[in-house]
Amino acid sequence: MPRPTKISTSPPAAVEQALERLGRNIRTARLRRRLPQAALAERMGVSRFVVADIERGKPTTGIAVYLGALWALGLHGQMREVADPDRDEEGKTLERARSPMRARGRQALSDDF
Amino acid sequence: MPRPTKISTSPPAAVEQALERLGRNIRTARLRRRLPQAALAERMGVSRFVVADIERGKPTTGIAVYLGALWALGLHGQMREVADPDRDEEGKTLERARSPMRARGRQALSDDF
DNA sequence: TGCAAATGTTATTTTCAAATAACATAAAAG
DNA sequence: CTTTTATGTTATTTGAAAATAACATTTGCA
Repeated sequence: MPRPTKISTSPPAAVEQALERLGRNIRTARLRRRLPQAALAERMGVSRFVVADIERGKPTTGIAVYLGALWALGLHGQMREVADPDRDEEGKTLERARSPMRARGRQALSDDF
Repeated sequence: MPRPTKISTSPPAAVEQALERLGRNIRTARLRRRLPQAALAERMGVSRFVVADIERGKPTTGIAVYLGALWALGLHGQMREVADPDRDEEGKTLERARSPMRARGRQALSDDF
């Protein structure tokens, strides 16, 4: 299999929805700030087409481009909380006593995700 | 200018740091769940090298791959809050009265970001 | 309403993201 | 310590991400 991985060409519904919402949110933030796509793109150092892609939630676009848009809008601080270990209650429970540097042993604690 | 845009090859420090933190967080969550990189990769439908890239915070990797990792770890719900219009106080202030469907007029409300 | 600007669309080209493979290193468990 | 498994590293291949350009369409504002 070459390049565009399955998760990018046909992502799970939850991922697709998350992407579309993120794109809509970025567009809303841009419009509120009265910035044309081209102006935001210039701040980011990309072409306006990339901004259009972001706002549609294009899955294969690089994460730095998305984060760059958030940064250019002053909204990147909200990424700090994502996957924060302190907030990962599920993970804290699973990590009963010790946490090795490498994973080992039975994988598959639950397949129902 | 061809493909790997400036924001991906040399992102702003804030973006680079956000990416590295996200990668570390994903690794922590994976280890807590006792999942080898290859097992997480299989859930996502990618090779193990992509998981390794994610955990290093590689900027050019597609956003769907990152979101797929969060999804496979049960952590994608935290993306809902990112750039949420309800939380964008700056944006709500700027959107004084009306919000057009397209941006127009003076761009540059502040260049100091 | 009419004009100017913003956004959408399509086609083409270039460069690299990701797969594959093979081997090296490191760490966990018995 | 030994064995097994996880992870790192390098090289090669290939398909698509993003730039560019040219034109169509739509929307905001005077």
